[in-house]
Amino acid sequence: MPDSGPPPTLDDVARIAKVSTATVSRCVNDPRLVSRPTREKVQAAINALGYTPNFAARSMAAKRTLTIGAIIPTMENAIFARGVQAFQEELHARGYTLLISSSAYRADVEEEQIRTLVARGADGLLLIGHDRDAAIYDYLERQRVPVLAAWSFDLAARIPSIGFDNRRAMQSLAEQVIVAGHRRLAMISASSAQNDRARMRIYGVRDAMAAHGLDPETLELIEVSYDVQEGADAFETLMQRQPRPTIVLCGNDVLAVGALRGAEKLGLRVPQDVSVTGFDDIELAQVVRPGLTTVHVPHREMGRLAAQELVEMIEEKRTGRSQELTATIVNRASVLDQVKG
Amino acid sequence: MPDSGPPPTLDDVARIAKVSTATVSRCVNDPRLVSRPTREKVQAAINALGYTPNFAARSMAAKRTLTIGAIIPTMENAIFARGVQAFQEELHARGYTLLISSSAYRADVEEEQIRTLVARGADGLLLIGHDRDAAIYDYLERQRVPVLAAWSFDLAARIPSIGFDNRRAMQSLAEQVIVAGHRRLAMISASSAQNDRARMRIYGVRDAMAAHGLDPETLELIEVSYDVQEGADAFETLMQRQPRPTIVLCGNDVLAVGALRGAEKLGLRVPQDVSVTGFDDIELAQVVRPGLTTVHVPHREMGRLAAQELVEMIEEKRTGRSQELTATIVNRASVLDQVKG
DNA sequence: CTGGAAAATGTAAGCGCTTGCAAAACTACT
DNA sequence: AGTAGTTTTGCAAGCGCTTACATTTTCCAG
Repeated sequence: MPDSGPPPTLDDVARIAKVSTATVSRCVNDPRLVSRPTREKVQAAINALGYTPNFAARSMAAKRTLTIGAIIPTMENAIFARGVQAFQEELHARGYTLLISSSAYRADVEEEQIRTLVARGADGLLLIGHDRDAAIYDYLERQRVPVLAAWSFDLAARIPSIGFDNRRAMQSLAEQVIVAGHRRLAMISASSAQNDRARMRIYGVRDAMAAHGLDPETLELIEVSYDVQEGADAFETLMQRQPRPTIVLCGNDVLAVGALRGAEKLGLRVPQDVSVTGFDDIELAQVVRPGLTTVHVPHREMGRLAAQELVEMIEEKRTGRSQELTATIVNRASVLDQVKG
Repeated sequence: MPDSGPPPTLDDVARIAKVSTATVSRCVNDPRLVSRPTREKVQAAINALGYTPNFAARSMAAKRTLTIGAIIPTMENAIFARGVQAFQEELHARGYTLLISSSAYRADVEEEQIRTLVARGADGLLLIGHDRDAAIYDYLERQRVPVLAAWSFDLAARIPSIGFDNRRAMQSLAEQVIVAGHRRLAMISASSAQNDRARMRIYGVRDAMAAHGLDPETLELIEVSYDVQEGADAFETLMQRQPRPTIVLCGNDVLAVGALRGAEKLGLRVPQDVSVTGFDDIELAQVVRPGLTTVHVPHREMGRLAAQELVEMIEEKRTGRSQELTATIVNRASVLDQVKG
């Protein structure tokens, strides 16, 4: 393997192919602008040299990076993985690269990462949900970076979103369990500060209660961070309450699995002694026993649509169009119908 | 919000602060080189303008990007998530940004992504396992990009690795179940082509069989792709075999959960009727019932060490040092001890 | 004071690419 | 052959930053 020294540049290719750098550049970026014979000469030189365009130089000259940034709260569980994967696939198909970072659900970390991604010249950004400082939106506007939110849908927000109505989805689920005869509801939610998804899901439960003549104030609510064990602990606490809730609605599937483990530890049978629901319908929900009744979120579709929309915002330089997806209830075995028995 | 036009540049800052661009640059990159009063003047200008360095320009001039690329087979399940998260955290602490892409377990996709990351000027690369074309290693060598492998440990490989001995770990587990009285072993593995981790785990089982007087050829093996459902289907197939295996060793936890589901479908109790083991010890393994006996992989430590090593390789310009971590067996409820009963 | 070393700052040459503009080379008609 | 497009190619000016080297300022011992 001879030492080829520094990697070949556009100039090298131009020299070998005996054309100008401009021609080589066109050849690489838009071959239609170059005549057939020239194109072949250039291709040959490129292959001979093993030339790959230098990304930094390119984005500096072209003022775009073909890079899109996404900041997700966490990579450690499957909640965002599937959607992000689909997002990535679609971006890749359109020639963009995805830069992912995770904020560990912390607003300050998220802000820092937004700035980093912008400094790196991300052509666009995908954010999760809408809850963040106005200052960040100001910054983004000033920098003119197209931004899209996912996992939430809110026409009133400052940025367009591709997502679903967390509040309404949770309301439907809660109404279903109320109709099934449950009256003493409890809820385990992820921390709702700085998290509109979590907050809306709580509101959804209260909406359902109010709509069915239950006092929303009687909802036994515990907020915890995002973790199976936390879910289990919260569940045990809830089971102390008098009168004991007949159902525990969880803000997501991970907490719900925690609840299942909590029940197991207390020797309570699900759903005979107490019912449990989740949210998201990650793989875990159908793998666990009893299978979780939960809200199915169209993760892959959301990711794909978000990629399409964001790329269009960038390439057509237009403001984004929000799109609402529907989340549907999936009934498995973790809820007891007290009416039918 | 006044339109601030294009983002401020180093020149703008220099002009406002009434110093040269060189001074501003030093101020940003190594403030010790600048006198206190000047530094403060420059800082003030930076703040006033809201200046952020342009990444492309910087990496072009400095010939480094402070970016590290990682290509993982999949983001969709937790196998790599935890390790990568730790990797990212450690990199972040050292001032590097992580670029992640996933190859969907496809060698051609991986190769393309390696080239993309190199073209983007990644200062270093993290790859999973060692199985890939020699041509890729040649390319990487020629480009002089530091590369490190994780999730495997192999001193004979062309690149250094931070990982564990998949073969030996699986062998230990297999020996344990043989000692527990199992004689008819079956295995569900991820596809072993282009995947040294999967292949070594198979070898490990055969090693154990040979070491205990069992004919390695009698191992009932099915290779499937990586998915709960595939695991379930494979399990059902294996249960047709005569004589029926008493234990199904799975190449990873996801397949093992599939096996659990398969058993459920067939009305077989685990572990009374058939035992099941996993590999990786992802969260799923302890959440599922029965809890999976599996091999615990120190994901977070692996990610952290890999980040440290890779950064050192880059910054000290030295070749990497491999490090072997130990994977340990975690006994849960999915294996029946036929000897003790 | 002064000379000389050390510290601080400035000058300017790139880094590798894209792209507006201009020139050259074709084409298809009179 | 001449003309007016149309297509293809080349020229060269940046893009925003770092850094080797040169210059100026500061500091201190003599």
